Amino acid sequence: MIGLVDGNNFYVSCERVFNRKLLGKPVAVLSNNDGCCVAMSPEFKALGIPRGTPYFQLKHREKTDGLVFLSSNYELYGDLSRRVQEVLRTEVVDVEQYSIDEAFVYPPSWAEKDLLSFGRRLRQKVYRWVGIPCGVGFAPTKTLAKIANHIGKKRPDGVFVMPEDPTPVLADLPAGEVWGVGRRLPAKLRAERIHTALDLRDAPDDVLRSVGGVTLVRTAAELRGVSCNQDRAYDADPDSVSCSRCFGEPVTTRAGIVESVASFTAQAATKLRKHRLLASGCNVYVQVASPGMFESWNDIDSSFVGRTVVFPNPTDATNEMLEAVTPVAEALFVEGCRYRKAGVVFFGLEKAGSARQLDLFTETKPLESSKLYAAIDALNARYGKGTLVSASQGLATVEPSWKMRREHLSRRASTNWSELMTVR
DNA sequence: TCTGGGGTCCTAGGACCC
DNA sequence: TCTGGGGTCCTAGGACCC
Repeated sequence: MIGLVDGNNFYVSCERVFNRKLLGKPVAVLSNNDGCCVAMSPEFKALGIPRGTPYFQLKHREKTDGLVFLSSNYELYGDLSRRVQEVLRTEVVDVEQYSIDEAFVYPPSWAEKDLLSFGRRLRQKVYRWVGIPCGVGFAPTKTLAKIANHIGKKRPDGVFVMPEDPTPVLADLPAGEVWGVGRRLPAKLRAERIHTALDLRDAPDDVLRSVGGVTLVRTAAELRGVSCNQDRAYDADPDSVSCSRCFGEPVTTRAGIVESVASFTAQAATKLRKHRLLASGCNVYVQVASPGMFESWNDIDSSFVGRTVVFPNPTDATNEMLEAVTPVAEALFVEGCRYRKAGVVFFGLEKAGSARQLDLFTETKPLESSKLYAAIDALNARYGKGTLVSASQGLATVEPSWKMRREHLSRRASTNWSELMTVR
């Protein structure tokens, strides 16, 4: 059996650990740039506000309905996530982190006899040691465990074990709520008269294949109790690394575009070095703010402009990247345009220190900058992001106009000495 | 009218996840 | 006026190889 432990409205629960005044209130955590609601407390959901609702549409209800909004504090959530995993590992040898708030656990054989009690034990321990409420679900496959977890969250004890015959459970569940079925497939499935998870499980493979490809065939197999989920480890090296942001306000200057792209490049480079990866190239893009942007997907797609740069040699050195990326950012800027967003995507990643593919026609430089960047990364980790930056990222003394909005940020109470809780 | 068989690599687009 | 960010996998089609 596989168990899934999943933090309830994780970001909100993290905020509540250090701010008890939030308990019982309708609280939402906002996306970057204070854009829209990404995590909501049960009290907030009860008001019927859907996930993804823009903050500006709800702002006025802070006063009238007592809604509380918080900017996302990833440093806090990441640290509490790590602590939850640690607690799980004290009970289960085999813990597989799936996302910031979820982990699959493979219970020891002695626990199989009474998974309900075991699930309650896990949940209580996480709650007492870290303060995060979780739901727990057990089932033979990951897809079924996801369903069991959703049911568990609605139970008073937070735990659900999938019965040996899950048929009645699946008959009660719309197909669109199955893990791996997104928002596009349900319409296509309905055309094949597949409405519930049970219909999905019992549909013939050739129909499933034509509707949703091999991925949907696998999902159905999982519902039948056949494991065929092959996902990568949470901490595995990524295939690509990116960094992008919507601007706090539209950018209209070349310097603004160049500085922001330089800054995203530097951040992504730090991420690469953390994984000890080199990038062989990068895609630089900007998005133009156009009126009526949110009325059609086509408008959004056509508003992106980008170019690909291939580095002379695979690299993790910020200065080498900036040398290649900056001219591209300059070239992408068109006078008179208002820009909404910019970003970089690094691809062609390879492990640093592994055999390198050399270029026959250009001089290959040794990776001499690695010590310099190890020192810079260490300083920035210790004294905060932006302590030491490249000049092309802009002067730190001037608040850049493209900076993110984060007006309701809570403190980093578990990772930063200066932001600890104080006892009076 | 009629033109093999077996591959690789790359890219773009679509779908999904949290 | 104001709507996030960071990923993955699969497929089809094109270009190329012998």
